[in-house]
Amino acid sequence: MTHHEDTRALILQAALKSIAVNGFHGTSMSKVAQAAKISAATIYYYFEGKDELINELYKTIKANLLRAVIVEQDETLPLRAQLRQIIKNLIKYLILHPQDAAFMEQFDRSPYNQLATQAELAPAFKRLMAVIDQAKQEQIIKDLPNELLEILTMDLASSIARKHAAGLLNVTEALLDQAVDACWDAIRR
Amino acid sequence: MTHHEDTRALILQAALKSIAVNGFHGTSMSKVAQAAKISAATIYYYFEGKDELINELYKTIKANLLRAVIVEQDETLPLRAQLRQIIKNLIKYLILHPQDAAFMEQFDRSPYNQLATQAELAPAFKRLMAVIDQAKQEQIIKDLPNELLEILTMDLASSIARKHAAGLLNVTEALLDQAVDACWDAIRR
Amino acid sequence: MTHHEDTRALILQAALKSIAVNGFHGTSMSKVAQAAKISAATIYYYFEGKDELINELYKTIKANLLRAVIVEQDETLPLRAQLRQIIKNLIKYLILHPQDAAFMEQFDRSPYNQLATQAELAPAFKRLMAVIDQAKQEQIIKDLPNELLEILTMDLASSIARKHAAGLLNVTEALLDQAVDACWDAIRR
Amino acid sequence: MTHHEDTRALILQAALKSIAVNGFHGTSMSKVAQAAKISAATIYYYFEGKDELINELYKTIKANLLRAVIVEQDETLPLRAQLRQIIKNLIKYLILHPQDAAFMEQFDRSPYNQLATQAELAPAFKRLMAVIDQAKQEQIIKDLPNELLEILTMDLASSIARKHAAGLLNVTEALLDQAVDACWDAIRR
DNA sequence: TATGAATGAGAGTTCATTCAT
DNA sequence: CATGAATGAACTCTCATTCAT
Repeated sequence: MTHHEDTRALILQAALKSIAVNGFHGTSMSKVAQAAKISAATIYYYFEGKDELINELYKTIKANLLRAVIVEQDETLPLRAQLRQIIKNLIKYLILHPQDAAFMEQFDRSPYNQLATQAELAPAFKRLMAVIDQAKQEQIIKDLPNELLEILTMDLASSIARKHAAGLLNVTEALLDQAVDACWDAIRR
Repeated sequence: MTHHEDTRALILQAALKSIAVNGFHGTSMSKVAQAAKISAATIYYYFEGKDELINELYKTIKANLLRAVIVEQDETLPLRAQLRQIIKNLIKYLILHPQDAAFMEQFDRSPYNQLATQAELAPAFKRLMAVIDQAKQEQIIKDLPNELLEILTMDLASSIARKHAAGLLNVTEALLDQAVDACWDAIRR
Repeated sequence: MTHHEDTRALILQAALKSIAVNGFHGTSMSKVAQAAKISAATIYYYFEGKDELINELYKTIKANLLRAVIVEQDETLPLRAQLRQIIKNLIKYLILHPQDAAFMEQFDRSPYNQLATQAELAPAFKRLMAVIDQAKQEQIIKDLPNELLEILTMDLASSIARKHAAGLLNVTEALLDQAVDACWDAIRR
Repeated sequence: MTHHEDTRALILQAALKSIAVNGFHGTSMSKVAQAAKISAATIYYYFEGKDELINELYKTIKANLLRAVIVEQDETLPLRAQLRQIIKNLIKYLILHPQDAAFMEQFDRSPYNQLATQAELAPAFKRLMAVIDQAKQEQIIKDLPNELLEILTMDLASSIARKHAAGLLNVTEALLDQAVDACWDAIRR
């Protein structure tokens, strides 16, 4: 059982690493297998196929991200501070996990995205949404559609992490603050 | 000669259409050929291979975008108005050309991106940069690295267009203004 | 395991047969696969590609040849008799294995040859060279560069086998002796 | 007309050069055209197709060779001297024209060879054969089938030229004499 | 005489997937 | 649980050849 989980995690890890660098296209099942030091056939014991593997990977990564963003949150702080903290966590997490960022960006822009995966992320996601909805109600942030708010936070953070990983943008502590400011200015009332 | 250019354009068009929907992976040379109603071998008369085809496509699309964004600009307006106009143009163009938006987003996040394509876009790009640099000097916008400013404008616009095309965000005239406001708030002093 | 070796040998056999008749050019991987009654993809499980397949084939064939030429040799005979025996074995082997002969001739004259394959044939090759070197020292044969001696024996034998296979030269027992005589006269002191 | 002949010769020359280096397989019509600085389509004005081109090339090269071998011959010399001269000319010519040598060797061992080309070389060939037949009658050389004699002269010379061109055998003036001796010993009574 | 443009056929190769062991 | 062996389908790309101009 532990062994079982280990192997499964190993596969996901190897797939993530390869996809982040080589893309979906450049990541074959046999290369994933090689990287995980198992046989390609073994992957099919753990996953139905490449599509399922990638979708599982997405769910895992997204869940990790959401958890990390919310987990260190101080609920006693004023909403404004909480929201800035969330944005900051988001950027920091993606910079610390560039493979996750690269994977998610590719996934969101690929045909894989069209498969209905999103729903299953509910638990952690709801927590985040609650904060946002409350902030809207309290007129702390603009009354924009959630999808647009997501762009102004999540997508922005992703792009920052991508440029940082590519060496095009050096995200120092100072720049991180500037970036959070910019994000915040975009959504605040 | 005209004939020659026609075929080339036909191929680029067919490739764009397919890539926007099916991604790089799902777009084979033979499918492009079929869509363009030519033989697959013909593509190789116009392009060295898939990589060159995709890079040429990128250059074409990016050049079109930059031209469109700048072309309708009124240089007599105050910088602030000019910048807002540019951001609005950007979003509008990408919404009107969702295939271009989808292609560019994929390209930027794929290994293709690592080939040194960027340099050749200079002409139109410089015009845009001049406006931005001046705005920074006049302290109209924040003194942020250009790469971050690009994220806060170009990447944002891309994401908006993507969500709109996916039916997740309905960009009405009113929402367009809200989005421009948000962008502008993010970068303005 | 046995199964494994069988398939590999089957592929080599099919490739040899086709190359001998149709040349490298006329021998496609799919034709080899058809002849071996396997899928073309299977070849790639055993060989990296066409080049490796051909090089492996060369090594196998050359090793077989060298072994056959030396194996039946009576080391108690005088050197002169041993050498004549070797030459005779050479011609006989190539006439009995016309596909091997055809393959080797093509290989030696093709660009494949330039890849560094030769070194690996050492073991059997050294035995042969020892005999030749000794014969040179004992002044039984001319003091010519080994490469020239190879031409006067190996290449000659190849050509004889080729013409025989093509029906241009009928190598009877009598002619075989004449050919050995001619070879021997060419190299003897 | 002159122009016509020039272009034709240019094509043959380009084809020879490429085939000698890259083999039949590695020599495409378009590469030949490029090397000749003409359009690929133009080749088809001068030759029916690749096969005819290669066969014409063979005829041209073989005719040149035969002419060169015989042309400088002193018919007043004794037969023995004439024959040695012919062998020497053969080797020298092939060493001076390594592309011709490489081409002929490949041709003779390829499926192209099976097309009935040989007959057309008659004129120069007959002269050579006359000398050989007379030498056989006068019991100066062994009474071997002409095909075997060809091996012992032409094929040998080819192999020497090939190894020389490959840098495996350095044919100095001295070695040339040794090679002629060996050849001669092989065929003389 | 020469060629730009086009193509059907087929090359080598990779892939996701299967299944007996 | 794990895998060696196998494969059909599809991929990128090249080739010899054609033909209107």
